[in-house]
Amino acid sequence: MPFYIDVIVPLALDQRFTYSITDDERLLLDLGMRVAVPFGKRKVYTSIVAKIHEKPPLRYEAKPVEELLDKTPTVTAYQLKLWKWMADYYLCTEGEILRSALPSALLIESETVIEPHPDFDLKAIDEAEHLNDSEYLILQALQKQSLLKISEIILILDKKTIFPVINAMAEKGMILINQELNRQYKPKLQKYIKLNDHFASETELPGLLESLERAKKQKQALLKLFSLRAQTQQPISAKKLKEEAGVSEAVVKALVDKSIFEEYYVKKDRIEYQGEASSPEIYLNEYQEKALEDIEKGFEKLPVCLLQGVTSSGKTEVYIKLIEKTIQQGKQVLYLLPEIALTTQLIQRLQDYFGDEVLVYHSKYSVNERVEVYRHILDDSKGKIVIGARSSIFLPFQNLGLLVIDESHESSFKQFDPAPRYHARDTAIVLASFFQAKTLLGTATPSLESFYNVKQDKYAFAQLSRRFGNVVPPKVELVDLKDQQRKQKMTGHFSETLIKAIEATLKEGQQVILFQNRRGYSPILECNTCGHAPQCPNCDVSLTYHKHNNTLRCHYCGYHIAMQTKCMACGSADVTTKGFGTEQIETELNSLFEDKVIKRMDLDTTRGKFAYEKIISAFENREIDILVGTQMLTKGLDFRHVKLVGVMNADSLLNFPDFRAHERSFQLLVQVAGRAGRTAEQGQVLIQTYNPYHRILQQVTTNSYNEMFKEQLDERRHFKYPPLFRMIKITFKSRDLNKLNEASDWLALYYRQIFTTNVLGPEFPGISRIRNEYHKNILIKIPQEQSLTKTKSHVKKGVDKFKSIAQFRSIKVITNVDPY
DNA sequence: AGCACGCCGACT
DNA sequence: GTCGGCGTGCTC
Repeated sequence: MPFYIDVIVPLALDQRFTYSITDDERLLLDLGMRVAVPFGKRKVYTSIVAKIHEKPPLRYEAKPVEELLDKTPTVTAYQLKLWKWMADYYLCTEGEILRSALPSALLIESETVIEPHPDFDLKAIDEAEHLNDSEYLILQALQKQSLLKISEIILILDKKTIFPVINAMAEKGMILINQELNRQYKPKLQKYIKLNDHFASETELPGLLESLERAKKQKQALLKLFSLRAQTQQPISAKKLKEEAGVSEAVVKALVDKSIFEEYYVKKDRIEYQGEASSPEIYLNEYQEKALEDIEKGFEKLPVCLLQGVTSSGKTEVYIKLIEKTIQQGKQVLYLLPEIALTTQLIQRLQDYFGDEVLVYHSKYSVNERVEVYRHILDDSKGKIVIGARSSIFLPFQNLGLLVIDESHESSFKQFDPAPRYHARDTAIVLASFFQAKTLLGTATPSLESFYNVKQDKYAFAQLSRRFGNVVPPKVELVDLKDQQRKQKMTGHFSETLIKAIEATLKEGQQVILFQNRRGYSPILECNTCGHAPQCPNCDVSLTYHKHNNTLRCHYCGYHIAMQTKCMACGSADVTTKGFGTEQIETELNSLFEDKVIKRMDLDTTRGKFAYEKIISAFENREIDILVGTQMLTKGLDFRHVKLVGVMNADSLLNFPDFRAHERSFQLLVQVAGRAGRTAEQGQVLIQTYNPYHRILQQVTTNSYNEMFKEQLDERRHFKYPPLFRMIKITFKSRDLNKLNEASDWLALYYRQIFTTNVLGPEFPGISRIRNEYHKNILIKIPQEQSLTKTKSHVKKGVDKFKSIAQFRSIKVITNVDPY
């Protein structure tokens, strides 16, 4: 009886594929293992065994599997179950999930390459006659470079369809077309030396030294290790030890063989844990104790608990206590954070307490480091605690006990592009349910949907309303820009009030943070004569002025041109920049406070791997007086000496065209405000605005979360938005505007016939064209009493029907469930 | 997604 | 005529 396997291939294909396996392979294979399978004419993909059976496919002959890649499963049954759930819930394919779930080093795939045919004489191409231009160019390139990728050939020939050319060349015996497997990443390891654990206590040292009396060099090496350890407190690399002790590899090797030394390997660029866990005792204050108690009581009844804790109220200590209890039970813990809040500070803190129980998983880590963490979790071999960003929900947990989702209101937990468009918080809660694990959502400013769940008794609730050490909350004040303008008290974008406050703070030797939300409010160039502003030729946006390299740039497609001194439309030299971003604030500050150190923190200044850390530590060390920045400033940083926080313009936040703009503004402003005054002195927050009577701003100054929640919820109810209605967004993209309109109208009509109501659009989004593609959206709102499953199957059916219509085939359709 | 196949317009 | 672009269909 032959055997078959159904596999998940890492592509956006909404089905599994069946391959045949031999009897021998049947014995070796198990669910969740990786196999290399041939797919299509020549490609080979890594795929995951999702089913093993004996039912031969009816309509086709199954291809045999090419190679087994695992001895034990790489993907657990829990993961397969989660993937299935995600594919159904987020209307995407299992293949798309596979692609983002496994570290790429575990997903080798083939790439088509060409190389010269061994029997073909490359040197003779200049004499060879019947060569056409394309052939000549390719062979010429092959003289220099023995392998060419498809993408390289496209560049060389400067055309899109190259397969006819290379296929013909292969037939003529000039080249070979091969599949190159992207080789598995080889980790770059550094060898470290430490004393074997047997000799941890100092009492055994004299004996140890004596035993080496006859091995002078070895004794020398041992003594050096001690002195280095005493000096640096840091791990000692084998290289360093050899150099400093003046001994050879053989000496170190001998000591390792005698089990006196122990070698261990560490990846070079890992943010590495240094030294032993110092396990400083953590004592909770009475409020933290109370919160911990409430959380645990909550967990008795419900699997999810929301912890609302104001900035610097000591949430982390509470997490640590819970984590500790969980790992004592031998269970695994996932500590989820937005990428931006995953700082060295926080990692350090957890590592100080838990030592090497802590593993870190996020995108800044190299491919092989991620594989390593993945394997550790899979084998439950090292490290019970994972601290990671969004994608760490995909790790192969064996026995998860607790999930902590910090900054759980952050919208970056939702992945927007590419598919799977999942929300890590919501998916994490589902994942937890597989293990009967508990989920703790922590935040200072809960998202409306989470708080709504509390109100509906779906989540338990706990609170920390006191700042640690009873630090008084900062004084938040609004500065009326209209008023200041009328009284001519503005200097650039600074009100007199703000300037005075900055001066006073600096005089006291304290630091200042200025917040400028650059999004949608960047400087653009505008002609004072005709009003023309240079537009991106590919996107429906104005170009943004970047001072540091004197260019005009598009934030959507990367298009850029040199800064123009004359208007491109009318030629007038009278052009000015409108709007302002962090850069302009920095410039203004430099002239306002000439003798102060002013630094900027945004996407541009934190590009490099450690650039971010550098700015942070410089600021901590008080080498910077004023720090200007974007959102980035609001997350997980604990600055001691910041007394004043200024928000340059709150209106750009409030006016953002999104139904959550108000909620987000509240969250952001409260978070920014929390940066001020973390020590005994009361901090000050100044928010500049043209609308000082705006409800949200009023609620920020009084820190009235509950009031904000109530009002916003009423609005959501009124306008049919989450959390009272669910949403599914369908986006159409095409270069052809007419086709796009026609296509989106068709599907909208289809949905209107089914749902009768709550189908919005199709509408152009705020930016209707990106990279020369027009966009249009349909929004489907789902009332609570309407079945989610049924709705989704209708939505899916609609998209499938749509795709089967020939004339719409060129239009890209994207479904986004919970698009917020 | 990646690749082949087939149709059709625009060049030598 | 043929080259190359583009739409269409299929992948076990």
